[in-house]
Amino acid sequence: MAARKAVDRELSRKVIIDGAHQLFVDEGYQAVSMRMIARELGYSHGAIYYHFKNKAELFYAMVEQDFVMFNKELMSLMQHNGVEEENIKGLLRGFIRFGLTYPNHYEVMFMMKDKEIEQYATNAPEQTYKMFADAIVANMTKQIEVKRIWSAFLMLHGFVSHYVKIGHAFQDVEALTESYVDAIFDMLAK
Amino acid sequence: MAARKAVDRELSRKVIIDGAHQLFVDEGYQAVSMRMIARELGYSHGAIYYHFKNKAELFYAMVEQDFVMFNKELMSLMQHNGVEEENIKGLLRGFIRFGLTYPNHYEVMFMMKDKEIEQYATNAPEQTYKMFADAIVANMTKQIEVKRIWSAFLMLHGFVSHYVKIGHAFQDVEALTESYVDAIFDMLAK
DNA sequence: TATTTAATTGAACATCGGTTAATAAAAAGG
DNA sequence: CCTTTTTATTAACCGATGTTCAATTAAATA
Repeated sequence: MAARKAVDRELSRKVIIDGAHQLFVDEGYQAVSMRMIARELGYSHGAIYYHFKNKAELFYAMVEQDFVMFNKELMSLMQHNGVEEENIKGLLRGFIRFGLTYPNHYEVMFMMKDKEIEQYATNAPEQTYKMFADAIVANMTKQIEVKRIWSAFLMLHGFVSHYVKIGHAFQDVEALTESYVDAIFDMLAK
Repeated sequence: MAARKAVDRELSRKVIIDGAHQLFVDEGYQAVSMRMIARELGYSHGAIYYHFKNKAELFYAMVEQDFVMFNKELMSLMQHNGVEEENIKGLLRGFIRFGLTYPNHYEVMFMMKDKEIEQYATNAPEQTYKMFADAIVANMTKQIEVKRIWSAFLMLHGFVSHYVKIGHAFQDVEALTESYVDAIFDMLAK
């Protein structure tokens, strides 16, 4: 009644997540079905349930992986080897570049909202913000109010989320990014 | 085979839109069914189809109404009766207050994204931005780069969209709003 | 090679979706 | 009071959905 696939690449959580990513971001959580994901992968939908308990768990595992990736990126931007101003600006620019280079990741992490998924919402975003804040503090010689760092975060988020929504790539807005980053830096350094 | 409701208040496009609003924002476009909306209203789902061609048209009519409301609000913030600084700050504050007072409207207008709905995406957001930009220019004595106004818009959007997403009301963030508005003003006036 | 284990399939289940159309009640007009 | 028009109900159509599970086979193990 059934047949197993001649396996050139075995299905795994990672393979499923990668295949599902684009779909989830293009169509939204509700609009993507397990059958669609399976079709995308060239497997039957039943196979996914061998690797994930259900759709929500798959989605959440994907989000978690995105946060790991983003946090790594932030880490790599933390080196303070140059002038204070350039370090901070590099960090701000890096945030924007990441968001627009991986718009689907960013959307899933910071923009998507779905009742069915809310239960899975953890402290992942806050943890990422903490890293961001620490990186700012580490690169800043003079003391800075927490409020300002948080404002910088909100400003970056406004920039990235808007251009993610309308589907612009980083190079489309590179020029504007520069002046935007300058403005945020001025606010921080004021 | 059927029975008609003892009518104390007849169904209308407006009544349907109002009833559907909360649902759409709480659950998202896909997760809300015509049957749910009808149940919410105390009518049968078929009745909605008398007033709207289909689900997408209902949704779009709702969004349109939200933009009209928002634009009116912006208009009312355009009076320049005081000091330049207070006028501008009042405008910025007004944007945030509106967004957080009507988070579901804001979400539908500026945050929601759904493939099935994209076709309906008109120039409504741009029109709203134009009004915002005009209001800034009208209240500013000295000339100002377009880039800066746009940046202010993105900053406001970052603030509002974040707090809309996590469900905070305006009074929850009133204190932070003040310093955020100050920062944006400084950027504009610099 | 024989056997066990891990992975995949596809049917089945129960539910729900948008939309249409036939039907009936209420309201309006005469 | 009768007729017409407007508005609401309900069943029906047809397809899709998440999830479970017995059957099945490829790969790993012994």
